[in-house]
Amino acid sequence: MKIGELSKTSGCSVQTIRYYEREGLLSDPERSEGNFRLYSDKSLKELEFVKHCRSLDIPLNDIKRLIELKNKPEESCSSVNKLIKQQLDLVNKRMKELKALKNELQQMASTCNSDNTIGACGIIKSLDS
Amino acid sequence: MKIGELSKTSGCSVQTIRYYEREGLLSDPERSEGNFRLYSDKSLKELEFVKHCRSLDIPLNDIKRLIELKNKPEESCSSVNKLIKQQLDLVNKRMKELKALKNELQQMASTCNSDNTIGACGIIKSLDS
DNA sequence: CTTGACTCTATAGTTACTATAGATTTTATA
DNA sequence: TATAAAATCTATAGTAACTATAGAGTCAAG
Ligand SMILES: [Zn+2]
Ligand SMILES: [Zn+2]
Ligand SMILES: [Zn+2]
Ligand SMILES: [Zn+2]
Repeated sequence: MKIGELSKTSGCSVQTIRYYEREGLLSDPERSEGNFRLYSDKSLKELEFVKHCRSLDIPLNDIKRLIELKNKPEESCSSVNKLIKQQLDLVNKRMKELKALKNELQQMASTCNSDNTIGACGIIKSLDS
Repeated sequence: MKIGELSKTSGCSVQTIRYYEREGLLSDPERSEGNFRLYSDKSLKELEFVKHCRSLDIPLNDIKRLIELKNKPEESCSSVNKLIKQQLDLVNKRMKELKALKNELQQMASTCNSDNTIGACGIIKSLDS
């Protein structure tokens, strides 16, 4: 299949597919006589692996490492474990941050009933302190 | 005070201060004879307003709008309200996403005890499906 | 044989910074 | 006072993960 079809099947934009290829996350596809990229089902699986990782917010560099590891089935998977745990730590950290943000935003929102003037707005007052 | 002192007092890096100025979030400071930026306490307050907004993850463009609004104390604050509520929605949305990520990452992590080979690693298997 | 859809590469834009390079100014030391 | 070190200046490039062009080439249908 050509890139447009892979794009539709995968739900990944054409530019993103080409971008992933440039970044070395997808193996270089065959080319047609007219230089069009030609993909197989294997290509689709590669792309879906990347998408799955991205859906977990794993950075492209780490995905690259995961792909390399995937190709060495005999090695220990401890680095895979470590990577996922780091990602989990990061997610937990960000969740904590967001909770704090949420609290402050909610409290701020509650200080204003929206029919004030800006001079009397509790939100602006909070932000100013 | 010069930019270095403002940087220390505010906890904002020198480059970031200059960047905020370029982006129109801080008013242009006075200049010394030798063209060094000279700041007042008012400048510090401006910068702290920006920092407070940034700590709530409000994008620079929205902060710019908030500053403009702040300078029109007689107008209605409904747009301020709207902006904060949008930010709150965004935070809530992101929190939901992160919860889902966390769940999947945790489940994945639980499928591997870290002393597998990659070929037998539950994490890689999950990512592959 | 031309139109339109698709694809190609290369390049620039996005966000909020951070990090240089190379020049100039100021401050501290000898 | 001479000089060295620290601070500042502008301009430019890099970061992450895309997205969006521009301009040219390819391919299928009418
Ligand atoms: Zn999944
Ligand atoms: Zn208000
Ligand atoms: Zn606050
Ligand atoms: Zn494992």
